[in-house]
Amino acid sequence: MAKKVVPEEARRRRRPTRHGVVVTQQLIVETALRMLHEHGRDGLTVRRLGLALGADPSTLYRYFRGIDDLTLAIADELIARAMHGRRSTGQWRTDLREIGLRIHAAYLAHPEAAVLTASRVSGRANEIAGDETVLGILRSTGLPDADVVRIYQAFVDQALAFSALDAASLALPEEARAADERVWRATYAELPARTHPNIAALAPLLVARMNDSAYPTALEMLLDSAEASIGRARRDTDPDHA
Amino acid sequence: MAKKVVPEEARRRRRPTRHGVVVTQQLIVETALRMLHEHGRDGLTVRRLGLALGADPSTLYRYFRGIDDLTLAIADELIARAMHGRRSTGQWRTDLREIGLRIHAAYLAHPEAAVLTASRVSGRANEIAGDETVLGILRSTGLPDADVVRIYQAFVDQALAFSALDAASLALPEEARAADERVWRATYAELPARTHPNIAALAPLLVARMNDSAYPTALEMLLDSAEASIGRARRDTDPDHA
DNA sequence: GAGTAACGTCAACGGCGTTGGCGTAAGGTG
DNA sequence: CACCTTACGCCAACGCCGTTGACGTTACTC
Repeated sequence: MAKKVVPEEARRRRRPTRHGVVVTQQLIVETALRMLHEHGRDGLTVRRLGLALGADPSTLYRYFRGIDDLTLAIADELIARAMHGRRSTGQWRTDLREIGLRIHAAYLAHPEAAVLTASRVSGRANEIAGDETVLGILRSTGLPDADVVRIYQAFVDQALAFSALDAASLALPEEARAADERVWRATYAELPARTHPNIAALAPLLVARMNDSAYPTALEMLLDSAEASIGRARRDTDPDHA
Repeated sequence: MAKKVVPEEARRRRRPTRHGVVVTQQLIVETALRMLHEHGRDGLTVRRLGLALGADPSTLYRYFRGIDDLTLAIADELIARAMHGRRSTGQWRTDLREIGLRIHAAYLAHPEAAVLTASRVSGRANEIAGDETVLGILRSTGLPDADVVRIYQAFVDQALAFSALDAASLALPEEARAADERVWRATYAELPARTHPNIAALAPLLVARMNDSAYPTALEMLLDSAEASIGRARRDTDPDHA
């Protein structure tokens, strides 16, 4: 059977399935995203995908080498959605902030897919374009190359890491998520001050924040540190700047 | 069959299996960690676990309610190992740095297990103790409560987020990991300066760093920002501090 | 209109997590 | 030491899963 998948642009025939659907890679990716939403993180199976497409499960293997290949295609789609429509303001801090928050938002819009893909390297066009953009923004600040690369890596990995972590919480099965939240709330609200004085003292603040992502805070702290580095770099090369 | 699992401390009989092994929860957890190491992230299966234990696969269900219950037990074990043996120096920045790096190291020591567990909330003793410790360190700096909670959340979530992200890369099946690395190296080494000037200019630096975790950098940047906040707080309450 | 091969379908394989039933032997009790 | 209870290990089975080889139809090319 399919030793090799025919590339999308080389396809000549589009025979409809017995249910009348004309299959494409894009249709499969979109259907997979919808199934992940509807059935949870373990809800994407080849058999169910075939059912949702109105096609035999083995049809998938005419379009992707396997589940892993489909996963990478989904990752590419998420990155594309994250970067779509972005505009530059020319201010490095504003632009980096927006890119970080856009990545985070795009992944959280599809948490089950984000869990599957956040740690993968697609190496495709959208990913590379994003890296080029971030590097360009950082270079425009006048930072030395070594600092540019250091901060770039921290920025990108921080965005992906928080996206994956926050997505994982959202993607838990509802019962598990509710149980986790119950445990968390009970834990922090009821620990006695005698054994856990710090948690007890801050419990109201902790509980109030527990459903908010820490990413905006962590991102701003990273940008604080970058700004300090940029200030140092400018003083080094331009002493009049004071 | 087993509607309910007998708690470990209530067990009365310890009948050896036909291969002479006496099963315990701890033995199962340790065996599961070993299997994850040996067979990769998908290598932990009930049937293989039974084989490794010298017991029938269904024996697992005498000790755990299912695979998910075993997963939480593994999570608990990882947290215990992360915090074991830590000592305080009394210097907030040194202590927070060590805690962050310890969590990261403990998870990366068992990347396949880390992937399964990093996003779960155990609510058990070791997790709570760690939170209490971090809050105590931040409160000792004199920061206002709101800043303590804000920075605490960013610190803890960043440690877990990077641990999960870095673990996921390490835990990829060898072929996928090699493919990802090949893609990455080829991408950054061979992009023409005409279309991607920033990547082309920094390619050697990028490739040199690509196998290193960005977590130490991101952690230090977070601590930079925290230190600036602490300095501001002290100037506000103690103007002589200058 | 004939030939070719792309592609949808079918059936099957070996795995998986999980469960109900059963026998056995370990432990408490006298 | 003998009995009884029942925890616990084992077996067989169920319904899933991803993947593959063979096959026939049908959309294209010429």
